[in-house]
Amino acid sequence: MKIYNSLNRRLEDFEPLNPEQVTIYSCGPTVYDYIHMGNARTALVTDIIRRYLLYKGYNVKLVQNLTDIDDKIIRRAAELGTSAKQLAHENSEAYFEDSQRLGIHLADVHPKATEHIQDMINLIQILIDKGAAYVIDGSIYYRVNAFAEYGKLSNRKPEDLLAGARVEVDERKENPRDFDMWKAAKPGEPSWDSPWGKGRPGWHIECSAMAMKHLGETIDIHAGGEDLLFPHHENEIAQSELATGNTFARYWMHVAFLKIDGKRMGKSEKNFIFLRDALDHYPTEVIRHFLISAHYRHPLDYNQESLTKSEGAIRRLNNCLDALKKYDRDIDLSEPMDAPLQHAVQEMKSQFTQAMDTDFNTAQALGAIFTLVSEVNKSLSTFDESETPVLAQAYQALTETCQVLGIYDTEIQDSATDNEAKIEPLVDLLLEVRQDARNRKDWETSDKIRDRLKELNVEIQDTPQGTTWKFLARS
RNA sequence: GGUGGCGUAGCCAAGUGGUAAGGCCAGGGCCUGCAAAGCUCUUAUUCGUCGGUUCGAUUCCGACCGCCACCUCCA
Repeated sequence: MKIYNSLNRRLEDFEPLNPEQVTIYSCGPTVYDYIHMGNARTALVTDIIRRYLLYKGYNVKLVQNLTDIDDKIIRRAAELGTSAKQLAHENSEAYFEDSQRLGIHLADVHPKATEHIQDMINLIQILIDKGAAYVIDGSIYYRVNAFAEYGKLSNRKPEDLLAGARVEVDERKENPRDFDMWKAAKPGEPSWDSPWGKGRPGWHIECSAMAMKHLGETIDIHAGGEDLLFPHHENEIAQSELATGNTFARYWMHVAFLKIDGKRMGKSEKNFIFLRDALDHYPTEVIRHFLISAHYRHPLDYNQESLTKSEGAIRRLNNCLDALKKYDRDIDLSEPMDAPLQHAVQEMKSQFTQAMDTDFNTAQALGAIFTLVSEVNKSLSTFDESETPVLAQAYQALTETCQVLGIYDTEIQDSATDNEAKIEPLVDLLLEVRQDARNRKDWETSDKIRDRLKELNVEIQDTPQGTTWKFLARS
C-alpha cells in the first residue's frame, strides 16, 4: 500500500508505526459557519481512507478537531450579536449533522480547542523552557529560527518566505516569520487564564497539542486541505518536534481544492456552496460519487453538469444492484464456479484493491466497479439459471466495495423497504389491474397506471419475466 | 520573486516506456404494445506545442505556450 507523502513529495510504502493501530489526525473545520463543499471533500477523503484501512483489516483511531475559538468566530459572533461560545456550539452541531448526512462516520475523538487549553499551555511552556518561544505583552511567539528544520514540509527556505510576503509585519516580533501560539486578550474577547495572563490559543498550537494528547507524540497520517500545508502544518511540525524531539507525523496527506463553476471557491468571492444546500438537491451517494470521481490530489470543479453525470452513474449502479439483490440469498461460496462472471468478480476485487492501494485512487476504483456492473448487466440480459450463485457473489463484491466508498448503503435501502412494506400489496394490486388491462390491450389504462405510479415515486418495468417495480430513490 | 501542480475524446476522468480504464451525453441496432431498464455498434492512429533520449514516449529529459494553487485567515 502506497501513500503520497507531502513531506517528500513522493509515493511511499505505508507501514504503520504500530501494526495494531493506525493513527490518523485530520484537520477539521473552524466552526464560524456551516461547512462548504470544500470542507466536505477533505472530510470525505479522510472518511474513505479510514473505511479502506478498516476494509484492509487495520484498526484505526481517527481524531478530527474542531477549531471553536479564533478571530473569525469572534468577529462573526459580534456581527450576529451572539457569543463566540454559542456560535461555535451551534456550528459544531451543524457540522456533525451535515457530515453525517454525507455518510461520514464520526471520528473516534472530536477534540475542541476550548476544551484543551491546559494541554496547549503545557506545550507552550515546554517550548518556552527550551528557548523556542518568547513573550511580548502577554502574547507568546514561536521563534522559527530555533527549529533548524523549519520549512521541510513546504520546501521553503527562510529567505523565500520573506520575498513576496504581503502580510503586515508585527514590528515587535524578533523575526517576521515567528508566529503566535498564545494571543493576549483584547478587551471584550473571550479569554482563558494562563501563566502569561489572560488570552487565547493560536491556531497552530491547538492541533499540535490535541493530536499528541489523543494519538501520541508520533502519528501515522496527518491530513488536511492543501492550503494548510503552509504555514499551518509547517508550524505544527515546528512546535511538536521541537517539544518532543520525535517525528510528529509520518505521512502528510493534502487534499486538493474544490472549485465552483471553474472558479476558486472562497467566501470573499461569494461563490461557495454549503454542504447542506448541496444535500438538499442531491442524494448522499451522488455527492459522494462526485467528490471521489477525481483523485484527491487533483482539483475538482463543482458544477451542475458534473453532479448530473454522477446522478447518472449512481442510477446505473443502483439499477444493477437492485436487479442483483434478489440473488443475494443464493450465495454459495463452497462451490467455485467456472463462469466468466466469476472471473470478472475476482478481477474487480483485485483492481479495486490495487487502485485503493495506490494512494487511494478512488477514480480508478470506480472504474473497476463499473466494469463489473457492465459484466453483470451483460450476464443478466442473457439470464442463465446456473449463474445464480455467481450473481450472488457479484452482489457481495459490489456492495462490499461500494460501502468502502460509501456510494451504496444497504442499511438505508433496507430501512426504506421496511417503511414502505405496508403499501407493497397495494402496488401489487394495481399491477394486477394493469396486467388485466394489458391483456385487453387497453394501453390507455395500462399507461395511466404506470404514469401515475411514477408520479408517486414507484417505477415499474415490464420484463420478459413479468412486471417488476421499485421505489425511486428520494433525495 | 520563491515553491508546487495541471493541460488525455463533446464533457468529466483514470492510466502506462510498447501503443489509451470508467462515467455522462449523442447517433444507429436489438428487446418492448409504447416506455423504462438492459444489451449492442459507433465516438481520441491519439494524450497542450516544439525538440531530445530510446528499437519504441502520451508516459523520461529540456524549452515554450496556457491554466492554477501556496507564500496572508481559508479544507
